[in-house]
Amino acid sequence: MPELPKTYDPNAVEPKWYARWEEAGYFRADAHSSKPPYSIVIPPPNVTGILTMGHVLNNTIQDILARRARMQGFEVLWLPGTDHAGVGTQTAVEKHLRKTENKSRHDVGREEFLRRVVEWQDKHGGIIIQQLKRLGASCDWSRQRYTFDDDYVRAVESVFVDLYKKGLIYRGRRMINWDPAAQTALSDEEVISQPQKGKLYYVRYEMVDEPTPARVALTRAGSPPPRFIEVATTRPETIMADTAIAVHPDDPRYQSLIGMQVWRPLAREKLPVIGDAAIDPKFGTGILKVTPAHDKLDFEIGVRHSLPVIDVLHPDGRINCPAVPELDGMERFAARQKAAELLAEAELLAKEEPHENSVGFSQRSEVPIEPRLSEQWFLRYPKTKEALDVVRDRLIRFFPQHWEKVYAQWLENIQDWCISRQIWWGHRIPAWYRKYQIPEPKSQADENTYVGLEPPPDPENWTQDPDTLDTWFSSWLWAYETMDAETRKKFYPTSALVTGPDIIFFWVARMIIAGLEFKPGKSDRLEDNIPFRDVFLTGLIRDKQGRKMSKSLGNSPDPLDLIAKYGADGLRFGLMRISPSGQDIAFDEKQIEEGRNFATKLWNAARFRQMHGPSEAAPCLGDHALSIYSIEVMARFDELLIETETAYRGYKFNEVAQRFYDFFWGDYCDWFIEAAKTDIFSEDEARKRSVLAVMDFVLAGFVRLLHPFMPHITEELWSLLGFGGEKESTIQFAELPTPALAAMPPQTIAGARQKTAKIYETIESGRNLRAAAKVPSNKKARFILRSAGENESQELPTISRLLNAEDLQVDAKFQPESGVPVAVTPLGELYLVLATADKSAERERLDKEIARLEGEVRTVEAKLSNASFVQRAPAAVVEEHRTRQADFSDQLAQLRQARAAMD
RNA sequence: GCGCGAUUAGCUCAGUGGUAGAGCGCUUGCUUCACACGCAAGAAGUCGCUGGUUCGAACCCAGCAUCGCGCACCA
Repeated sequence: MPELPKTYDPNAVEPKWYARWEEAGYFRADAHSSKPPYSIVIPPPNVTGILTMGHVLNNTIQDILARRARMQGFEVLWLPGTDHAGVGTQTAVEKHLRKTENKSRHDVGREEFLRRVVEWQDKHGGIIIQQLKRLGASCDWSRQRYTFDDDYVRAVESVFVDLYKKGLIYRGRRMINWDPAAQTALSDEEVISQPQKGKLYYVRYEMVDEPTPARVALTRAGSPPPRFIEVATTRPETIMADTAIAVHPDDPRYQSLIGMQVWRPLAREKLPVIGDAAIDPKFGTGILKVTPAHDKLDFEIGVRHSLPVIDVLHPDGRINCPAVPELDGMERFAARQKAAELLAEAELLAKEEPHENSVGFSQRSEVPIEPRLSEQWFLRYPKTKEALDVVRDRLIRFFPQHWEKVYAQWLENIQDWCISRQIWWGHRIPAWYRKYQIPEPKSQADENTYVGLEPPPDPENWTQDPDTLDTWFSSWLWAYETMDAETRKKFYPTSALVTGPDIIFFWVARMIIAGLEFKPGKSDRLEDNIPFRDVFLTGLIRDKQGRKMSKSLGNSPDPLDLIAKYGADGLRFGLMRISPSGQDIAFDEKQIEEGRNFATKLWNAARFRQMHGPSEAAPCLGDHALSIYSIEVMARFDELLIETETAYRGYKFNEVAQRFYDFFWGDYCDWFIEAAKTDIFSEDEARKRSVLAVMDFVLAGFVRLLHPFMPHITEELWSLLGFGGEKESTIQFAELPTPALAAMPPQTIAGARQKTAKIYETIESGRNLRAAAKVPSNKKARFILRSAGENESQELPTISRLLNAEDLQVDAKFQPESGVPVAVTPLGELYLVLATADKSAERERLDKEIARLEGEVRTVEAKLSNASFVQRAPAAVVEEHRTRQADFSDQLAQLRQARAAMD
């Protein structure tokens, strides 16, 4: 057996194992396997993206699920792939083009531009795949997919055609969110509202001096119509697009104005004053300028009152209004300032007030969006009711469950989805328009539109829609379109989806809808067509200050740097240990360091084991020969199995990791190995063999348990220690451990554990005495145990070793000199024999200890003297208190005695 | 305005009715034959506030406060 190197070097070991796993094809999923299926599809990262901490979190969790399922005997498919990321990728290439050649995409033309994007994609694509491999992700790379694979593109197009034929996809002129930077329409989900500090401008609109006689009669007697009315607006630069002024029809202040006319102060025109119930009389002056082209509400009012629509903005956000040359061509925010100045000069600006409101920003470009009237493609969502039902009925379960409410809220208020994008990098919309449109006599608009998978038969008469589809319109098919028929038969619906809560709407909900609508499952039943059964929503990783990690803040560490420093296993474990389910994660590199430290601890424990001879693949555990420490560690191991199993079921990975950490570091290393050293170093071969077998048994079990979290180091140890047996088989498919003490009589276990607990407690007390008496750690000390019991006599060497005692005597009749430090332990009074005892220090220590115990006793006695408690609390609880009372009183009595002896 | 989450040791967080926990940091002692990426010991908390339920509340209920997130509104 090769010797374990002194230090563990993850950067050498990890890539070595990954290459072997891949070569051996361990991650390949077999659609014909007789094993039960377990499947996950990866949330596809951007093809040109690089690994972020979010990816690490996400994919480590998926890897844990996949690896664990393999060990549990499932046929596992973890299906990887990448996303073409329309806007993101296009923007990156445009930026590059601008920088290197000072050209826009229009300068090079569509065809050439797309060639450049593919070039970009080939150059930067796949980096993230390599990074995922470095992390240890056990994806089936032979099935790697891309949203631009030929057949995937085909599938996206047929879905479009299908929904068009069903009447669910339609084209229409509607208010949409326009991103002036990317110059494309966006869906509602891509707009995030942010509070903005702006101004409210009070603009004076002059009444047209020609009230009709009828209207004059309507005005209250003696009050002539005002010469000006004031309108509060945040957007004076759009005044030229006003086509009406509106007031609430029941507003007594302004009722009489309805039907009259005012002068538009910029691009002077007459505007009607209308009444509409959508106006809030309490806002501003209660009078609204109606600008149907540039506001959603105004547009609706415009429709109700058949107002004309005047668009005064270019697609890039500059003002388009030759009638006002001072503003024409200006950028929209500069124009706002300028418009205010123009109004002020004309004495039409009554006042400006600071005003805070929310403004919709483009998620991608981070510029304010413009509500804009535009011809776009929309999807009327199908199956929304069913989508609600499958979650409500727990066919699909969200973890943590509270996200189900967020999901439901979105579905209940769902709006049609604007799916067309004015960008070039994406799935081209399979629609063609007749070049010379047939005039529309009736409602036969379709005569001029052709939608199909193939171009129209007479292509010379048609032009294809230049637009592409929202990236998410391809992503929503990801759960099944990535699989061929056989794969789908075996692995769809998938078992779990792991993703961030920020894309519940973008992706999770839409995949559910797609599954229900297109029914890719093996039958028509709902449960065969949902895309996944469990959805685990991870937290978002934030920095120590609680800020979201972002490129611009520069607060996002590069995971590859962390891997280089701490190893992939260290990064994985450290991150898992601090990622509470449903909570955001405050990232601190210290925590990754702890992950690395844990790997080192594991390595050193294994090294220690190996120093005492070769391990056994199938350690022989003769029950009768087991030491009480062995039984104790195995019992704790069994508890670990049960507790981590429960935590896994709730997707509480932090809990699993924490339990692994506590068990191995505390139970296995600090207590078991230290206690086992007595036997390991003893001449008694039988005892030595037994304890080494237990070490192997628990270590081999633990390494398997830990493998999903730390795949590389566990495989390395599995191999070096030979736990795989003669065949030197991989840990990849090793069965997870089962309870170690299943066959042992419960009384035997309980007896051993009680004994161990007493011994460990005694050791802690003794160490405490040492420290209190300032005996240096490296100095051996003399202890005397005053005890009548003979039971623990054979454990004295171990107790002595753990106390670092020079000598430990049992003396039932020991009479200490005054001032000898003493602790009351479950095994008796433990004395620390010193050359010169510090009486006053010991007095002080005892007084403190007595005071503490008196407090405890008081608390317990108060409880027990409460009749209600004794009567109504469960018997077990009362009994526990009684035991505690007895123990405390006992200890107290002994301590008092010792204290009294000192006076 | 509606909804969700959080509030526990200096920091990051566990803890779903019965003796307040971990890691880091801090203090003390240690290069003791796996490990200083370590070992041992220790100090440190009116569990956000106010009520209620209960024999008993960090935990359940109500209200409040503060912070964060989402949705709606925003002339």
